[in-house]
Amino acid sequence: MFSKSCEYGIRAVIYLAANSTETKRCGIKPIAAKLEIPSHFLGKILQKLARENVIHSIKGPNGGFFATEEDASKAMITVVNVLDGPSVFSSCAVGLKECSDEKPCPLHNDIKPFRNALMHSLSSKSIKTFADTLGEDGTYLVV
Amino acid sequence: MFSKSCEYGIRAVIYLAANSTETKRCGIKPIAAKLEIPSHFLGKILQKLARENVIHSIKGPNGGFFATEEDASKAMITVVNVLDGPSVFSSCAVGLKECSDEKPCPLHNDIKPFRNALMHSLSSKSIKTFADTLGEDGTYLVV
DNA sequence: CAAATATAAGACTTTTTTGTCTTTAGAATG
DNA sequence: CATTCTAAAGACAAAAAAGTCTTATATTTG
Repeated sequence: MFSKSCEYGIRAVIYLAANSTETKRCGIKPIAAKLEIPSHFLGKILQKLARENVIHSIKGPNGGFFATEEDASKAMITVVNVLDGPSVFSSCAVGLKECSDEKPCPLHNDIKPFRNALMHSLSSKSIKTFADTLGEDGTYLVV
Repeated sequence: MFSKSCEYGIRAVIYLAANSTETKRCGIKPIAAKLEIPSHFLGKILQKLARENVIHSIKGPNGGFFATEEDASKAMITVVNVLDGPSVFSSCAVGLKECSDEKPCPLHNDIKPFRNALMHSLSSKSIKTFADTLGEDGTYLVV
């Protein structure tokens, strides 16, 4: 479904929404350790999200990554779009270049509603919404 | 969603259901040319499906791959299970090892119903069903 | 300003997936 | 039985994805 980068990114962003604020930042190493993600790899993912203004970061002592209120209120699909691109939800399931309602591939009508529904769900729910479902101890995100 | 192998396999199997019989076999090269798939790569995919008895093949002159009536009546999910494995529909969307109704990842409840619906659709519809939706000229499978 | 801290960035390696090529083996036909 | 046709199989190559490592850059603090 999603690439590893995207899986990691989604989890990390939810983590940031639950555990960081503009003044309380999270370093890569603690996040990576908690979520069991290779730290340098996660670094790149968060850097990309920061460049695209989905989250924020500050260098130096007491620096780190964080999600502002505004960041956390963004739709989860934003993260997917940055990391895997919008084609996850639109490209043909069997790889045809041309596949549409007018000229559908054999699976089109079976897959389209599923993908549309998921896309809608991730478009309507914010990152914060997902963070709010986490257990007290931050379970539901790890292992 | 699916791997390239699986995409190719699905298209080829539908093609065989529409264009082959026990006595009218299709060589790899014609199939690959029609569907615009690398022929040797497609060969391996069809060989795997034949080993798993999803389709059949015969060597020698006038040989080739084909789908019997029985083959074509199999559920489309069979092809996916052979080529990508059943985990496509069950593995956690954000990569957690443990993710279930009891201990769901944050996206679990959003993704599960749609994946189940898709899985059910591919389980209940036969390869032949998909083949029957093809245009006269075999469009809807190519490019 | 100097030292320490933490992200930014890019080179590099490994693994997986995808694709190619060559050889082998089985079946039909003259 | 020899030839020819076609799948089967495995070695090999290329590309993409995933992961690692090193150096640079910005920021805070003494």
